[in-house]
Amino acid sequence: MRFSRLFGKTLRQAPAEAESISHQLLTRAGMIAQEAAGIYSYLPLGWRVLRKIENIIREELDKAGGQELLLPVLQPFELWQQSGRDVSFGESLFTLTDRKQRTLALGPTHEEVIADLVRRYIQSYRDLPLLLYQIQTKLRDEPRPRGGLLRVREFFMKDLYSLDVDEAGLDESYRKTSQAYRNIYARVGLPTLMIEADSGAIGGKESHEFMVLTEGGEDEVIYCSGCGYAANAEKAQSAKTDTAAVSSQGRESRKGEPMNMPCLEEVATPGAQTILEVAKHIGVPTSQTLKAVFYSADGEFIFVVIRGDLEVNETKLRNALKCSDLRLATEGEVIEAGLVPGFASPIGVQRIKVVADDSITSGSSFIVGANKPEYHFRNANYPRDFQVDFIADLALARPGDSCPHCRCELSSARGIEVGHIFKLGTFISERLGASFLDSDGRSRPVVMGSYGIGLGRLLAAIVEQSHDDKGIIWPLSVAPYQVYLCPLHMDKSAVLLAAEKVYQQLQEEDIEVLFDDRDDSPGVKFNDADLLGIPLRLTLSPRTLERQSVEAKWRTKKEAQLLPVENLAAEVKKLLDETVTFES
RNA sequence: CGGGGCGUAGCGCAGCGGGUAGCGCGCAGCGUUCGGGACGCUGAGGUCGGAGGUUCAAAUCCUCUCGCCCCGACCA
Repeated sequence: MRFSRLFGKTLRQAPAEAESISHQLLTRAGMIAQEAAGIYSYLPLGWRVLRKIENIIREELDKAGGQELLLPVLQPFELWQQSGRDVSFGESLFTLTDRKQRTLALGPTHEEVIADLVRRYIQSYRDLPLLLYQIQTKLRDEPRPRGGLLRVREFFMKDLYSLDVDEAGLDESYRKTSQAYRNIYARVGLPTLMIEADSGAIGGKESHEFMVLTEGGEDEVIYCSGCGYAANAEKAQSAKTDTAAVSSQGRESRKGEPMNMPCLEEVATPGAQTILEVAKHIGVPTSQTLKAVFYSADGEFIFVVIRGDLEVNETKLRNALKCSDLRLATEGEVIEAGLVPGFASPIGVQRIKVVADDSITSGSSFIVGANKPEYHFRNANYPRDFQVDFIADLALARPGDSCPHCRCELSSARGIEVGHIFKLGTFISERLGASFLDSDGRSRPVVMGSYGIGLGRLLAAIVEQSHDDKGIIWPLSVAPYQVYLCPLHMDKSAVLLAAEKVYQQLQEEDIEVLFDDRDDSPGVKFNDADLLGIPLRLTLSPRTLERQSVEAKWRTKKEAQLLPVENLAAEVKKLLDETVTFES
């Protein structure tokens, strides 16, 4: 490709609205152009990168036994009603009405369509297992697009669906696919971490995300450098150290052993409303108190009890309650429920759903509100003094907490989710009636798995994590072109002739080359070469030609080397081949 | 949806105690330059996001509206 003919311009300054590094660099390099919030055009250079990523994904999935197909973007709304996900996707689902007044959804994902195909084409266990995938545009009306390509409304996505006869089959598909994912990330040069993820209210048992750790990421990853435990903060667990062990009062009084347990005792705590104030006023650590937090879950008032040193993880709470709408209750709602804000207590509450974090069992003789202004109780013990509807892990794991597996200290980092896989189970297949006959002639629902990679986000993640102050640094495997051919002194005809000849030769060797045939100063050309991030730059000038050579410089390196013009293409090919081997 | 910010030339910005728009980069032409964003001369390019209002007069003041960005909510 000749630079002078290339559609798209490099910009010296990024548009003001581009905040993230990838958005800035991709825009400055003329690879993408924003059309509206969360809607982008891919210009020729960006599209080349996207297609390279696409092909790598395709190769690895095919290798894993996947079969590619293409599914409709326009989907019957009834499919979404049948699965029930018209509700769970809610406003994020784009819908439209056709001329016959039929409602259609613009596919945000394709499990329903797959299940619909399965129920029509799969009758027997002999037809399974299957790995089906598609790579195509998906649409979601995101509440807030952000970060350039990182969170958009229209996006190119690979979705793979595994179809199995049972859980064991699903496990095997899951294993195969996650291995394919590792291969994909390795080939696009992206270090990723496979972490435990929240599978949501609808998802099945197990779910993992592939994260690229980088400052600009929108997710928080909690990880343990001791044992390798890593999870999304939404899902992460931490060890809740048993405070009874360190509490002088409760040393002997473990749960379920009411003997030795001191009686409930009222204590005046004037003005002390927050946990910190209460703990300070009474002179105990915050872990010796119980905190009351109130929520409204799909309209129902919920009383959450958690140890005072911990915070509620709302994702866990939402999953535990199996609700879709969850928000903190207002002070008015708390009072209406007959509670005293700041001094609320689970002791003696009636007709209110009370749920507790399991931390209330790792400790005893807590300080807790008296549900009476300016008073708290001391020596509150579960279950002696109060009951709860259920106990679950509802606590937010925080950096500095202990790892649930090895007790080392947990750390946290920001990450970009570049892949999400999960075991769907039979949720959708049951609802849509996607079943098969097993070898005993019994009808059973197909066990599904779902595995996604957002290609645009992956592309942006590569830039986020591989760039310098000059521009993008593409790994050779996904670079829009492998070689940047950069002649200087275009007015000297010898240079021009030699450059044209090299350009021809490189193309004949099937080397992807961007030929900077513009009559610009060296500074402009070098800076554009760096901005575009083409891996290998070949510079031709009167100086190099004097020595019958061409200067070769890697984008990743500072030094350059001279290559003889004679047989240059073969030499370059050798360099590139060595690098591919090295990278993979 | 809540909070904050911003819409003036392709990009970055100034002008906003009202008087009919300017700078840098980029772009076009000519010439001189040429190993890390060269220089000179000439030139093209703007419904000042949109609508309404106030005024003799609005980019500038007021009201409404649309769009974009950031934080939060949300994101099976």
